[in-house]
Amino acid sequence: MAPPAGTRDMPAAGERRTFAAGDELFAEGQPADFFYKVVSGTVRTSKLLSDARRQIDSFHLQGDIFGFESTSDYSFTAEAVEDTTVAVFRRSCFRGLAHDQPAFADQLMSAMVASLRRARDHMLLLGRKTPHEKIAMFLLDIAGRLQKGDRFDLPMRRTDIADHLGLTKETVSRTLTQMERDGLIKLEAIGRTIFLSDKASLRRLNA
Amino acid sequence: MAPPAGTRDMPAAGERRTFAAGDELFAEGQPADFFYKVVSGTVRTSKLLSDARRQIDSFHLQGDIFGFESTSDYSFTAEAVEDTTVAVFRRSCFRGLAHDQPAFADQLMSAMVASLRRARDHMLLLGRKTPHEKIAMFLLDIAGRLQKGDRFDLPMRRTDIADHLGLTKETVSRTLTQMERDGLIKLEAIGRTIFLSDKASLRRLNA
DNA sequence: CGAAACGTTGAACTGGGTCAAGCTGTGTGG
DNA sequence: CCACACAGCTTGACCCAGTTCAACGTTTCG
Repeated sequence: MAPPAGTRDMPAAGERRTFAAGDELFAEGQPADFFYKVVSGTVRTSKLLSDARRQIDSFHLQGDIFGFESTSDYSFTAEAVEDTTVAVFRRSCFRGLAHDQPAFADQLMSAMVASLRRARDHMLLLGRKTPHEKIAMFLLDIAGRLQKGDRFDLPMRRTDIADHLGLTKETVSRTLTQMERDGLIKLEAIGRTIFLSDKASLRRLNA
Repeated sequence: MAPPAGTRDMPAAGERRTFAAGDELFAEGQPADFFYKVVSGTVRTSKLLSDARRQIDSFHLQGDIFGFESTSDYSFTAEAVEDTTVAVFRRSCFRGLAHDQPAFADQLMSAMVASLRRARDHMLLLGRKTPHEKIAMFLLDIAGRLQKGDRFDLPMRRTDIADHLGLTKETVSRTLTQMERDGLIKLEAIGRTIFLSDKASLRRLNA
């Protein structure tokens, strides 16, 4: 996913920046000058309503590219969920990129298509799934992307999970507790560490 | 949005196909050989769960491009909501497109970025908005895209609207009736024709 | 004209939200 | 080092918005 090395006209390619947990990478309405690739850590991208209701459309883990915009301003906010390092790319290479950097443009297109597929899956989840199905899908998704096997630390808090899945933090908590009672998972270390003890049953909670 | 006229290597560019209301353009799991642009009519793209719960991620109106995939198979289904004509493009021009057709690739990228932005808006709607807010946003969105002013025909049925907004058809119906009582809209011709009599109040139901 | 599909309305139920309290670990300052 | 404050998480009780189930009206089409 990195741009081809040694190519010309690739301004600021891969310059690194580090953010502490809670820091804002960019906010809705700001000029969309850059897009990003996660080097390490976790980023959440979200939108707010005027009364502070929030929807986190995606968590971006190591290797994920985000921040695509074609208009001048970001239409969403990005914040570091934990201490995070990202690679920054100037968006100026967006217009005309297909001409200047066809190989990189292809990669960007693939990343966008992948984002779109994930977005569609998430719309199905938000619109039509039960809390148990939402949590099961979320845990399996994160586990698959973290690549750490069946025991892993959730980088985000309950409120973030809730705002991602269209639930309240209370429902997230209750559902996790219920799943532990049912032997599907184990909660360790104040609920931040998760062990998937019955992946088959979790998978059965999906389509 | 049309591909540059007279360019070489643009296989099957813009070939037209017509579908009757209810017809399937393609189904989830089929080889993703084409992508599409709506010439006239309306297309819905959706995903199904095993028990027939359905999420319509988007309605595609005149001029909209849809059906982007980078993997081999479609991950969603597309059906004609009403009698519809589309322009068909071979997906083979996807890989390497950036090299062969940079201008068209740029347009495709813009279309994808726009789809992503719409998807994020819709996730906020699905995860965090009330039925009244959902319907208000939906009506304003459709009105804006149809470009027919404040009186227009909804191309889709109540069930489609419900499966798009994460509601039941009964709640859609009740909310529309309520909005008519409140003087926000008028329902004409069996509820298929809508007149937005108080756009300001409808807009107030958003962010 | 009849049947079937779509839309509306009503009544009752319930899942998940809301509100509130308690719990747990962590960090801070005396 | 301990006491305290605070933030995050869990748990409980209550309640209501929106679903479910059912009936009825309306339009369309064969």
